[in-house]
Amino acid sequence: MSRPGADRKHSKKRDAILAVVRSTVSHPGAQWVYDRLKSDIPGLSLATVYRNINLFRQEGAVASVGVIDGEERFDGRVEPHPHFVCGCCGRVIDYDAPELPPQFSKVMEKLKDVTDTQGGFIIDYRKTVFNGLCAECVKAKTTA
Amino acid sequence: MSRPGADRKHSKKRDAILAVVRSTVSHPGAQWVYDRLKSDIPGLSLATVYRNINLFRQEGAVASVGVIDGEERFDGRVEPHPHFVCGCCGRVIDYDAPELPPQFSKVMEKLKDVTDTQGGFIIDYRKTVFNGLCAECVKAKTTA
DNA sequence: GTGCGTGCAAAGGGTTTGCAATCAG
DNA sequence: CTGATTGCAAACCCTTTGCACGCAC
Repeated sequence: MSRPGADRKHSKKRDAILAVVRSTVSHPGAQWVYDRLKSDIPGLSLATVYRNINLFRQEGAVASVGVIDGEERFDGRVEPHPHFVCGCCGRVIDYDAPELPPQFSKVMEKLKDVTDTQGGFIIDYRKTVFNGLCAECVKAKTTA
Repeated sequence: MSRPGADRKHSKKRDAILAVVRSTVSHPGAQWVYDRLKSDIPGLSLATVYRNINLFRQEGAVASVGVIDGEERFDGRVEPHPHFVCGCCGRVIDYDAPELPPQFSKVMEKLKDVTDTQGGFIIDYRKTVFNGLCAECVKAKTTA
């Protein structure tokens, strides 16, 4: 079969891993997923988390948000969309998250459905990553 | 002294490493810098490249563009500015590079000097990273 | 001479993989 | 039974670090 996942058997661990990635907007890394599951699934191995997340990525069930502080971060929300990344704490926030300032969200809205094709390039504005400092880190730096 | 680099001695290797990072718009990784120098400086060690690049980053002489395909990439152009990253070949292109399509540059221009401070967040549009496919990778995929 | 700078090799941290045991169909 | 799935530990890759030597001042 050419369809991805055609010759695949069911696995409770696989289901659980996907469920955890999808259960949060925190854009977790593999270790976070593992930590969240290991109390419920005692025999779980970190390698299994990696293997399954890679499967999900290949078939498009999860997306990578990139490497932050040395760790690859994933997203269970797979339609392309912009992200904000805090350069201090590494937090990853969706473009439409309520905690982001309204002016920022407006800029994001303009980009979120645009895919540009010009001069031979394909530029997907929906995969834009903005950088800065989240409110908590700004507060922490001001207080300190 | 509190000034960075106050108690530092001169080093030809250090000078050479900084010169290489500044000599290119390719946003190189440490290995690339090392490869480019090892023929001219036979005794050079990759560790020295890493150590000095980290020094430069601390004092703001070079900037990190992030991790692409597992390798950290650096930029000798340190004023904050947007980048385009090709998701296929990992190429990193400055927002104002001539090979990028004009429409893209226009979007970039709107963002490049804006630093937003609202709702406690600090969002630096000048550090935006756009994603897509460069012209060569688009061509390669079409031909294949 | 003092102590920063460097090469080398080992150690680190995140991720992948080989292998034998296990589980789903 | 057959082959996919997994745990474990080793392997990998990029990056950092400990140590002794060498170079700048």
